Amino acid sequence: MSDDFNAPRGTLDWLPARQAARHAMIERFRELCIGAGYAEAATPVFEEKALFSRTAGESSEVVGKEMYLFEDQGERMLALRPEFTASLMRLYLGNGLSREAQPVRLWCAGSCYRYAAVQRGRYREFTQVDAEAIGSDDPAVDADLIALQLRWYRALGLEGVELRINTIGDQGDREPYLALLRDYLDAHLDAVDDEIRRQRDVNPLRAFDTKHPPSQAVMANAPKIADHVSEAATEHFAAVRAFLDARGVEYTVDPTLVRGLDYYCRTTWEFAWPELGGQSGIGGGGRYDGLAESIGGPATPGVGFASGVERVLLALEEQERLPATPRPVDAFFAIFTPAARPELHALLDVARDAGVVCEADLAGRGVKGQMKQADRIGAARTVVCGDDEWTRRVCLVRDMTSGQQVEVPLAGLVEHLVNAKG
RNA sequence: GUGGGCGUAGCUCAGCUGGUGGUAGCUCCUGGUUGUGGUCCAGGCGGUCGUGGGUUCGAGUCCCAUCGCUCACCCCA
Repeated sequence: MSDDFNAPRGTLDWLPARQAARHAMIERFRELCIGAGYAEAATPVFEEKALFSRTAGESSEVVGKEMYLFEDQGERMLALRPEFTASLMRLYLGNGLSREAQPVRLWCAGSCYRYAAVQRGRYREFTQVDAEAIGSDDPAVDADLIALQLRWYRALGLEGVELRINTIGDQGDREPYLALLRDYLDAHLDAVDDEIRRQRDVNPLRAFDTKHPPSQAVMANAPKIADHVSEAATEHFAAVRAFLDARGVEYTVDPTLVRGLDYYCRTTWEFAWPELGGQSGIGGGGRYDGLAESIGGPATPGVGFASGVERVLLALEEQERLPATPRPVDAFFAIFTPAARPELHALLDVARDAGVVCEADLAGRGVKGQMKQADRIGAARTVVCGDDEWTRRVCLVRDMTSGQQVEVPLAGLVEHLVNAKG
C-alpha cells in the first residue's frame, strides 16, 4: 500500500478501539467533575496569540517556539491553543462569571496543539482534560483539585502514580529569589553544563530539572524557592498540605519542582507515572493568582490542572487496564431470501426504536457468512428468515448460546426480541 | 531543533556473505453436497519490499537523500 497522504506529523488517527477507550476516559472524568461540582465549559480551539504569550510568558518554550500560529483573512494573529487555562480565564472574565458564587469551578476536555519534537506520549495534537477553580485563594481549593485529579487516575484503575508538590511563592517573591539563584549559578558556572548557562538569564528555575549529574550535584545545594517565599505563601502551602493529609492523599514535597509556564504561583504539583519514561508526567497543575491581571482583568485567584489523555492511555495500555467498552448486540438478522430484505431491514428500525440493538448483513454474504457474522459480533440471538419462513410470514429466532430455535411470526418479532432482552 | 535504531501483505514477522518476493501465522472472502456460527480442512483476495536516486550483469539485501515510526536529549500534559 502506498498512500499519498499520512496523518500530519505528530497527529494521531483514532481507530475505534482506542477512540472508545479515550471517550470512556473523558466520560469518567466528566462523571467525577459533576460529582465534585465542576461544570463543563468549552472554548475555541484557536485564540488571539497574545492571550497565550501574555499569560504563559514569552520566555516559556511553549509560547516561544511551540505555538501553531497563523494570520486569518482579517490580519488577526491567532494561535491554536497550547493549553486551556488562559482560555478559561478569558471566558471567566469576559462573561461576568465573577458575579456568580465563587469559586467558579469549570472543566473541559479537548485537543491542544504544540509544535514540539514528536515522541511516544508527546504529540503535536493531543488531548487534555482540564479542571479549574477561579475566584478563591482558599487552600482547600488547591487540595480539592489535586484530590479530583487523583480520583480520576484511581477511577481508571491506574496504579503507581506519584504526586510531587511544591510552592513557588508569590509574584513578589520571584525576582528576589531569582537574583539569589543567579548569584549561586554564577558562582558555580564552571561546574554546570551549557544548557544551564544558556537558561541562566531567561529561566534559571529550569536548572533544577537538569539530568546532567555534575549539574545535579550543584543544584542539590542551590537555594530552594520554598525557603525564600513570603510568610503568607508558606502558610498557604502548609494549609494545602494539611487538607491533603486529612484526605489521605500521598505526596512528596519536591523543592525543585517548577512549572514551565510563567503564570504559576504558590502551589504547584505534578503527577507522574514513572514507567512511561521520558514523558512520565501525566498531569500537572498549580495556582495562578496573577493570571487574570496579566490579561487586563481584576486581581482574581485561580488554581487548576490539566492531564494528558494520551499519556494516561499509554499507561493504562501498559497495565492492560484499558476501559472496556462492550457493545452488547441483541440480535442479528440473517436473511437468506433477497426478497425479504427490505421488509426485514425496515423491522430493524422498529426494533431499534424499541431499544433492541440489532443489525443485518450489509455485504451480500451467504448463509454461512451471515451466521459467522452473527457469531463474530456476539449477537445474543439470530433471526433467521429464508424462503420457507418468508412464505409463511414467520422467522426463526436462534439463541446463539444454546443453539435452540423458536418460530416467531414476523408481526410479533420485535415484541419477542424486546421480551427476550429481559 | 540534535543524536541512535527501524521501515517486507490489513496486523505480526521470515528472507543467511546482493542471484526470480514467503505453501509463514492472524485477519478477510468463498467452499466442505440441498438453508444455520464458534473447531477443523481446502481454496482465494492481498505487496511497484516507505519513497527517490546511485553502485552492479543483477538490489528487499550495498551507498546517498527524503519521508515516516521509534528511543534519548530538550520541552511539557
